[in-house]
Amino acid sequence: MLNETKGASMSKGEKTRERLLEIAESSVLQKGFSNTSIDEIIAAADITKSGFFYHFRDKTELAKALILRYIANDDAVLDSIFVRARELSEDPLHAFLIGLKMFAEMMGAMEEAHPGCMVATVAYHDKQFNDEVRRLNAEGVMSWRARFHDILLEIAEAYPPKVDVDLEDLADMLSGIVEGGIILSRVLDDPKLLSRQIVLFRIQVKMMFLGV
Amino acid sequence: MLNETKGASMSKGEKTRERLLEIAESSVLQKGFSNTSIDEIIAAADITKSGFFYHFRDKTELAKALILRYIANDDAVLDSIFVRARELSEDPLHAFLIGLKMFAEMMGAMEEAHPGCMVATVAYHDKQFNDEVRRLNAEGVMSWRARFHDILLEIAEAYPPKVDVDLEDLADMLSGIVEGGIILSRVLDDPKLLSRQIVLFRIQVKMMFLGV
DNA sequence: GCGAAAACCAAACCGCCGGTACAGTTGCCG
DNA sequence: CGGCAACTGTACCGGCGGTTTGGTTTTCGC
Repeated sequence: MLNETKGASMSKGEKTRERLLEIAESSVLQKGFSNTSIDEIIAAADITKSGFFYHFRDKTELAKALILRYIANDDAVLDSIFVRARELSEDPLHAFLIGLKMFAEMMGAMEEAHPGCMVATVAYHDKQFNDEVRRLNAEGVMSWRARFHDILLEIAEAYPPKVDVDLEDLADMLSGIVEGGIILSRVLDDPKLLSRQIVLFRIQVKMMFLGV
Repeated sequence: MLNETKGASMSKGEKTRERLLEIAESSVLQKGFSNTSIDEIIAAADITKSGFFYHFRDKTELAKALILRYIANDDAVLDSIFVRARELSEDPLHAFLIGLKMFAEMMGAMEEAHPGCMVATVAYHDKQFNDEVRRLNAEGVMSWRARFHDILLEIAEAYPPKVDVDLEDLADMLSGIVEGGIILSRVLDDPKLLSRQIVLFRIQVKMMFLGV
């Protein structure tokens, strides 16, 4: 549905560009950036090389666009979960627990293992990207931290934590568990693993703020 | 010290091979496998291309050797921590908590961000490796799971968990937190982040088996 | 100190890949 | 109908990266 509204508002060029990014993303997440050739992308998109370079000055610009797109999408997904969850309950803790459950369910609903996270891909290709790409990537992680930290701060006001814990670290823990869960999920080819890890984090949050 | 004993027992060829692997590993962890060229490796090792191919039939064999080496090293490190910790206390839970603290300290002692995990690298290059490499990678993760699961089973006998939790998932959680922590640590260029995440896991274990 | 095996060198090959140049074509939109 | 966005077609290039072949040195057990 989001695509339809987008599709309606997008010019032809924008649609093509979007298609290129879509194809590139899935390939990059599977094989890495340097192992995804332009030839391969244009073949899948049924476009010529000239067409590709009409949209992107060079491959670096493609990388930049991929990250920006990924982070924006990711943000929209997290909003749809946690902002929505916040509306479902007056209580910040219960809202977060609802959000985590929804999150876990969404991750568990996937048939195959999670396609991967662009942030992790960049992290493990670090040195081949320029400063700007790295900066964008860091900003993405920081926005996760900020999002979850805000939530946790609100919770902590209503529910003083039972243990001494830095709420920024706890915010990072969720990001980390997702990143790590994606990796394990892929390596072991277990699509549900990520979901179960999120549930474990949920238990931890419950214990920390409510006690056992 | 380990290197010295190794150095003494290794033939010249084995030493060269080891040097190649060492150089390749650090490069692969930074830039990914496909972005690490043989040219680059042999330049750093001060050897010719032919010399390289004397040791490895092709680049795939290098990948295989890298993973085997990484997992073996990793296993040795984990042994040195958790097997040692088990010897320091009669009690399985306390031993594990000691081990986690040692683990966190070791990860926190590093000046720069963690160099990266080979398993994650392979996971994000998936499709370019053959089945054998993928299998070896999965075996590595399974061995982590088995190690921590065994520990947790022993703990659970002495300390019935306060919450309903699958101990295999909890074992995976530690692996996941480390993988995720490495990524965040790198992206944010915060060498201590991983250590703090391990401490958070330690808190969770304490809460689960001891209560708050 | 000798001979064979291990360890390594030199040079060339070739396909792919990112990127360029540029002239020409289509088709949407006002 | 004109103009601009959105491409196509073709030809080319330099370099890198993995691989091969065939020769040379070094090591080491006897």
